[in-house]
Amino acid sequence: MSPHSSTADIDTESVTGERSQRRRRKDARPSELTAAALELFVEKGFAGTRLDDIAARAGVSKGTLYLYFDSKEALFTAVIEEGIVPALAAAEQQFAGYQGRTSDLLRVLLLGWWQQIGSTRMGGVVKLIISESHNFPEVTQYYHDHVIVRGRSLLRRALQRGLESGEFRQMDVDSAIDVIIAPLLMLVIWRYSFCICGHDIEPEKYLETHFDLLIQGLLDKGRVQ
Amino acid sequence: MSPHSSTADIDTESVTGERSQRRRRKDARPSELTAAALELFVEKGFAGTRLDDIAARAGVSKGTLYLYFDSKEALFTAVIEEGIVPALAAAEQQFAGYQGRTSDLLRVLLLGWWQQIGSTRMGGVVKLIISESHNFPEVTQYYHDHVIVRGRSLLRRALQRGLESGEFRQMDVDSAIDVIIAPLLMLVIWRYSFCICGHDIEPEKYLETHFDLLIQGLLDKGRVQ
Amino acid sequence: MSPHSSTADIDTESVTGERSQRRRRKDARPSELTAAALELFVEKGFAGTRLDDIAARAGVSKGTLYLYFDSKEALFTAVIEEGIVPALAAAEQQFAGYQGRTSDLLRVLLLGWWQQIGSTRMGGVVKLIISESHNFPEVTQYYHDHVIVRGRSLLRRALQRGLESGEFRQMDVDSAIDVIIAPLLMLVIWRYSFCICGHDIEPEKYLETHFDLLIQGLLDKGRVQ
Amino acid sequence: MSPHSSTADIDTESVTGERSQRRRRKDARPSELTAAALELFVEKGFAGTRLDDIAARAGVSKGTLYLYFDSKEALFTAVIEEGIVPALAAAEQQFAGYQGRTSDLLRVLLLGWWQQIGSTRMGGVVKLIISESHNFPEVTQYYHDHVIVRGRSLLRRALQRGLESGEFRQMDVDSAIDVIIAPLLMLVIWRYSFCICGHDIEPEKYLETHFDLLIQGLLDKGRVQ
DNA sequence: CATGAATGAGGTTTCATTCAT
DNA sequence: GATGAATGAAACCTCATTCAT
Repeated sequence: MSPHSSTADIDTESVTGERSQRRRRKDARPSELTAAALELFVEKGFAGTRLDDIAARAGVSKGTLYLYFDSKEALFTAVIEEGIVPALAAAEQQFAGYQGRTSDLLRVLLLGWWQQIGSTRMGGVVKLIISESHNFPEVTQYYHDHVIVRGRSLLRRALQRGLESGEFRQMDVDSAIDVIIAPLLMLVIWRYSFCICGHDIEPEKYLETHFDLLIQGLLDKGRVQ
Repeated sequence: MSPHSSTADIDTESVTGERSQRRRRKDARPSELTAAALELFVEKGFAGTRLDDIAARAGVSKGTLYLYFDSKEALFTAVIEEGIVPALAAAEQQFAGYQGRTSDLLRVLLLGWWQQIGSTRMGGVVKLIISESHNFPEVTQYYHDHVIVRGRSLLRRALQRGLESGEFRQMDVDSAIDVIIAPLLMLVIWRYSFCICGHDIEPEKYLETHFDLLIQGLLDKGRVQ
Repeated sequence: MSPHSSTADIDTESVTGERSQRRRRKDARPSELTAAALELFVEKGFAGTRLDDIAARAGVSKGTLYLYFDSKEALFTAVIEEGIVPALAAAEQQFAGYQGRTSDLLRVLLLGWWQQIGSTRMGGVVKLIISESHNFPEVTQYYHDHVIVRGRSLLRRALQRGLESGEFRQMDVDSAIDVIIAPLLMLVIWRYSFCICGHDIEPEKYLETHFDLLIQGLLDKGRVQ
Repeated sequence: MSPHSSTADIDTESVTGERSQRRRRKDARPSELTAAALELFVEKGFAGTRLDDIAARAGVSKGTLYLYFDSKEALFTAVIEEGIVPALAAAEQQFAGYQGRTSDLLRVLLLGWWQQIGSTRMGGVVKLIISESHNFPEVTQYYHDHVIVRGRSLLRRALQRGLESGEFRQMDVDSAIDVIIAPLLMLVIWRYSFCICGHDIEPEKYLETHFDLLIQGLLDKGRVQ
């Protein structure tokens, strides 16, 4: 049995910690495999990626993949899970115990998301989920429940903080959340899809404009700032 | 030509309406096939879609596909092109000769895009291009040059109109364009990808919020409105 | 590199003889496959031969063919090339350093061709080339340039040797070459095509008659033998 | 039922003669079809030839072929039969009632074969039979029995005529027949197979050399000519 | 642990054959 | 008679999966 044979058993290995010598190598190897797999899945899609290519990019033989993953699907699942776990932790910690104006918090959240998620390997997971949602409904559901819901919940708390403090004017919070997130997700999609057309976006300037427009749109102009 | 050959020509071709039934079918076939193909490509991706399924959904046999398209790839290309041509026309005509405030124009453009493109079959093309960009670089380039560039150009003219009239405050126009477009594209992606999670978006409310935030963010507050 | 990684390298690669069984199989496979393919191509023609049949005759699965040959066409090419290379060597060596009467040399060449080429697996290549010449013009050209031209050149030297020594009477050498070769090629064709009709030829008697008629036809009767 | 649905019913239509008006067109058409089919079968082989191509070359639609032939195989059979019938008649009549030296008769037969069979459309049939013999054993058998056997019988009578008159020396008649025929058959094969290599043969010179060598080889030198 | 040769189910593609017009 | 759109069986080819080494 490979360590990634099931979708459910996340967070289990991080606790074990012992069985160092023998186990370390076995644990270390899969991340090289999932890393190679992620790149290719993002590039060519799940069905369009051959295990030969993944093995080649990871520098192992095709058979080796089956030492760690029961099937191509299990590898896909592992790729997503590996990209989700740190994303969860990273996103949550930025909000906790923030002091200062909500507009600044929003800025921290947006820019932080880019630096810690969007621009990293995990950005590819976003595109992957979008592309393969219908082929892997459980995985999509999992991603939705554990990443999207929690991310939206985080943003909702931020917006409500601004509303309660009187910084922000009234709005439809649920819609606003999606509208605020959209440019973030599109940024990674943009970079993974249209990069080949020569039309590339400068993330910092793009995010700054997004933030600027957003804050001006959210602020309650009737108040004295 | 034999002078007696006339008998052969009488009742075979002259009655033009005769083969109309068949003809109508043959003319309609390609778009029936691309329609079925688009749905499945969007749902399962290019590599994940079987020609059997496309044929079955279109109600024809597998071999019939090859009467109209040389290969699966040619079918893909046709699907995209068929979705692009009307998109081009639709996008351009909304801007021409608009009178009134630029903020209203912007609203017309955003909502109009949804009604005429995003919510229609062509919305699927957006997701398809995003998913398959690396597998079909030429198609992606084509889409970029003919749809994205022209759509951005349209939006640029709108923003500059607002800047010149003094309605809008200063901004980085290029970034703003992408930021404005992002929620539109994400709306279709959202509907094609996460609809299966029970989390669906109400397009009108979403777009209204987008527009509202955007206008507040763009307006020059220093001016008397 | 970890200083403890040495254990991993001990008993995996160093014992060179270990994978000999497998290796021997892999090395032998291509010629096993081409041998099976040749038989069937000769029998049924290129288009009429199914890869399943070739695989079955070679005792492997269909997929295995593609481990060694990129396509059916590549397999065909390999079949021909494999039959040509030894033919080249065999043909050339029969002439080199022959002492004695030219008529005897001619006899050696004709009978030798049959024993070393015509009656062997390479005889099938002749029929194959003839049948598929228009479908594989490059292969045909290759065969022409490397086998036919050299074979004719060999025969030309033999005839000229006879002319110079005064053994043979005057003739149109170029035509004579083709006339001499024809019964050889027809012999293999005969055996591959009309063997099924019950009408089979005895090669030795046939060749002896060919040689006999030929020598009598070539000799200069005016001379004292 | 098409007139060519069975292999056995040859020579039946030539006797009918009536039913002129209606029937004439129906009878005339197939020869255009078989002519087109012969060319392509010779060029690409039976399995390698598509009915579309035959129809296109004959200038009719694909469905029309099925008005005259039950299947692709029936068309193949008809092609051969059409090429055989006149070949039989032509070959036989050259021998009947010939006066003069047997060597001259032989020359007439060889050159006549080329002019009336080898160089005509029927030459292609030879190559076709050779290529497809295993795929169509009955057709091959038919060709063997009706053409080869009769042709060999003709040649046998010629050789025996020469032996009885004392013109020719002793030989193994059966082998000689095949050796004499071989250059003829190879001539057509040569022209159908290696014509694409730029190496073409001049039939007249080739046949002249064949005849010359042959006669010298056959003649009884001990006799006074 | 790791390999990579071998497999065979399943995909794309072709094409002989049919049949409504 | 003639057509050519439609079919589906069967071909070529791919690739996830297995297993002897």
